[in-house]
Amino acid sequence: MKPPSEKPRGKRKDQPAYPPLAPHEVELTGFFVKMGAILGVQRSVAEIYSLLYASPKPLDFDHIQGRLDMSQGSVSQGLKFLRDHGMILSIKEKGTKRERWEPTPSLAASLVNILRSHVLPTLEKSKPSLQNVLNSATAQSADPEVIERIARLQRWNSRAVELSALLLPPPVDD
Amino acid sequence: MKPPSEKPRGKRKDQPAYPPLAPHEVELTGFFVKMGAILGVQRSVAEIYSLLYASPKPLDFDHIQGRLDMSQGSVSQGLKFLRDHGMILSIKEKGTKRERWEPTPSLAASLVNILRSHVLPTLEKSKPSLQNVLNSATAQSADPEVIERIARLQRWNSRAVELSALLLPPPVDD
DNA sequence: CGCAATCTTCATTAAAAATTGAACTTAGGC
DNA sequence: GCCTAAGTTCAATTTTTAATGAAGATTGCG
Repeated sequence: MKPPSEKPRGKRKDQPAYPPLAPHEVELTGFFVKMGAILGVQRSVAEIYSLLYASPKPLDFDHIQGRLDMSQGSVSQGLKFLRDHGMILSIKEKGTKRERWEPTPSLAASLVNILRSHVLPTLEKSKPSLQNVLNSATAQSADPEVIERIARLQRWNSRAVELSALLLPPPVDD
Repeated sequence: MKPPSEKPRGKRKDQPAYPPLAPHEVELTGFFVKMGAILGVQRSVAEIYSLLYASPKPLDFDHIQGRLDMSQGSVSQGLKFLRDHGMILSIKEKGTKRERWEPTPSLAASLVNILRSHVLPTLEKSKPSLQNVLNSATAQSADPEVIERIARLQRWNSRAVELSALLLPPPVDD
């Protein structure tokens, strides 16, 4: 008669039992999840980041999966997102196969990276679209007030693009 | 043998047939929908705003519903959101029952309103949470580096709250 | 090389969020 | 004060988004 215990996610063979999050880790995760939500970052990503953030040592794949009781797929995708946005660093000691991860020193820089990748492309891709709208409106001599509104929108968009591009540091290419 | 035409949303009785959006209106809507997505605003709300934005005259409830082929519920909720965030104004002529809506002059102010209502509360509510986490970590003498990280997070959070509260104008109470 | 261990991909499933519409409330004209 | 047009609410449904996990790719050690 097995106890109806929580089933752990599919693990690799012979994995140690990772302890569940301590209360203060749960609370910190709540913080990162909410912040992530504002930026459009998914829960699982925020959870991984939080775990690494509260960890004195870099953690490896299995450790993350174990402690968060999360699927391999989510861990893999989550680490990819965090890597791609320069939010975590790989610490690979020589002679070991497996990578271990820690948060990048500057959280601020990380946030900026996320913002850039979310906002800038949208702003940029909107430019031609707004131009089209303005052209159409002008061509069919729409109401002057409406035309002026759209023109304002366009000017505002252009300035936003320039400003963000200037303000936000360029992506690190490696 | 009725043609299998697009069924319009449930309307009130005797409603005029509202024309579908013109191509340039569709494109503008795309813009507002994408921008809205960044700010966590739902599609239907962005659609309504876009329609009003491109309209030379204020529009009433049924007109909005008709042109967007949207349910009454969505129109009502959408207008409520836009009202609550100071993004639209009611133009009610005397002797008429029905309200008509137009966008507020300053889109910038509207955006700031949305940002405040999304971001500030989250930042503020996080304060005690972060304090708890810091206390726990200190109490159980966690790794000094981790403690320092959390402290940094807390300081950063505090500054963010102050800054946004200062920068973003207070809500208009009426 | 070969072969595990490690990680990634992506079709499927599950969870979350937005939309609908019908019942209900409110407001104003008569 | 009633009656109807106007608008709101919210449980049910649809749509969208995220998480899962099994099959496939990669890596590096022996």
